Amino acid sequence: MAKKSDLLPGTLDLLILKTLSRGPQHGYGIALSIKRQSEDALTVEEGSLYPALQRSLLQGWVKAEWKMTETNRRARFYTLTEAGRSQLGAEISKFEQMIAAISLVLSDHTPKEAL
Amino acid sequence: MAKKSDLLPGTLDLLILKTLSRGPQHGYGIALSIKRQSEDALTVEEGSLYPALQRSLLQGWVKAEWKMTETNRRARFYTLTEAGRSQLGAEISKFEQMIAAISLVLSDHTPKEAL
DNA sequence: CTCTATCCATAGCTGTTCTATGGATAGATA
DNA sequence: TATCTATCCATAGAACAGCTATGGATAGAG
Repeated sequence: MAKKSDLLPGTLDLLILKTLSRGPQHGYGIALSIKRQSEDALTVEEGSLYPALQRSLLQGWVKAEWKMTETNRRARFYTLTEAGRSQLGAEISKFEQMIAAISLVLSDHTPKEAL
Repeated sequence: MAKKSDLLPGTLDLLILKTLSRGPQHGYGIALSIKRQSEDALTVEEGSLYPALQRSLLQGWVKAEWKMTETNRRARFYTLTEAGRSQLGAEISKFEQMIAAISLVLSDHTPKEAL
């Protein structure tokens, strides 16, 4: 993992899959979408994005095809597959569980077992 | 990073520092505390914990001293330093910002710039 | 006396993300 | 025309976190 990541490590796939769930996108567009949706809080570097897309291709979570952009440029469009959609669901629920668990630790409650 | 981590990567130091903010603890106790506080959702492996503690020592976030446990065993007690306390604050706020940003992406809102 | 829980710690691996590059083209501007 | 900027692709190499696996030691229970 990187030391001072611009995002929370382990959440990149989640962000990409979620973005693609809104419709097919090319790599550059995915990066822009995440930046826009997060109101500039999250920046995905291309050096992180493309390897992640390759991994997603291998996993079968997305498929890719070359097309033309609205701006008349060749670009590789990624589309979420069914497997990708189910993976997205799994990652969302895991993420939410993690957040809930961490929040328990950060809060100052007394755990059940101590009562 | 591990593929299927038991915790969210990048949050281990946060969890350790927070635990120590409740009072000095030895390594084994820290692991138990996190498990208990998270109601068994988070398990910190010893192979993750001790290296993390070494890093924290180097960073000056914690100090360590050998003492005796209530159960009459030698144990290395870690105490949060002032630097550690301020680091904890920084990590908490960064973590909260990250969660907020990711939540924006996961939600189906329309970002400001698109309006 | 043996077993389990408590306690420490390191070595080595793997995977993720970053930085740093490298390349190419469309359209705007000078 | 020339050059610059934004758009678009992608890989190599490094750094680092966290895991598995391992090894050791002791207190107390059975």
